[in-house]
Amino acid sequence: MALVMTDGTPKKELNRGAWTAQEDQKLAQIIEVHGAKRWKSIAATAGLNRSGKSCRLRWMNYLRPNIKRGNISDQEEDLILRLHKLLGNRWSLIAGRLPGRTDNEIKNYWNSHLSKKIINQQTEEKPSRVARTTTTTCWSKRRKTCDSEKDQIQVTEDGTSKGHEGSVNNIDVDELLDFSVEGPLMSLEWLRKFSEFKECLCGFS
DNA sequence: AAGGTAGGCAACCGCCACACG
DNA sequence: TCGTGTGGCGGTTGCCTACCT
Repeated sequence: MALVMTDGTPKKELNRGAWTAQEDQKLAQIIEVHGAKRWKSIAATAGLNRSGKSCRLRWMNYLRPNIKRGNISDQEEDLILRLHKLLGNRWSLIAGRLPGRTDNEIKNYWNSHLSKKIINQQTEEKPSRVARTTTTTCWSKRRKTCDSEKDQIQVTEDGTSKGHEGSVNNIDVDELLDFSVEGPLMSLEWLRKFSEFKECLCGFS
């Protein structure tokens, strides 16, 4: 039975599935003119019978300039492993530290390659060690909540926590977690700072 | 050569937060 | 203040391909 709108007109079925080269071209052209915003109107303007969400996803994961595809280097893999250990399944944050990589690609890479690696490693290690690696999952489940929580928690050097004024152990939290600027690959210095910060939050719970 | 299976990846789904009227 | 629309995110699905029997 065909779907109809409230005024009785038939509801147009949206295109689904793989994108064609023509659709890609149309989308890229429209974004070049209007910018990557208002995805619903982009879809309409381009004459693409796609949802705004679908257009956004295609652009972000495939058409965007400077996207690197495939061939994840050992350095990048190591970084993903480290960041996942720290951040959990916060793929967008992890991707933010890997220029040219998308959250979807990293997520897929994790699920198809790295998760197996981890499982193999864990089966060779003691169970207690396995448990320790899962402590960061609290960061991934409800990202917004966690993000706001990070602004509320301050841990002092004597181990007590109190209302937070933007720093933990002299670490500027906002700066530390600002992934808006694409920089070079994650520096060891950043990792060190983040580990310190995370220990403050998790070490006293 | 044909059928079955597993892996990889693109795309979709559902939920949540935020902006705006 | 509330309702609605939109964007962003992580989880999941399903298709395609390579490999195995």
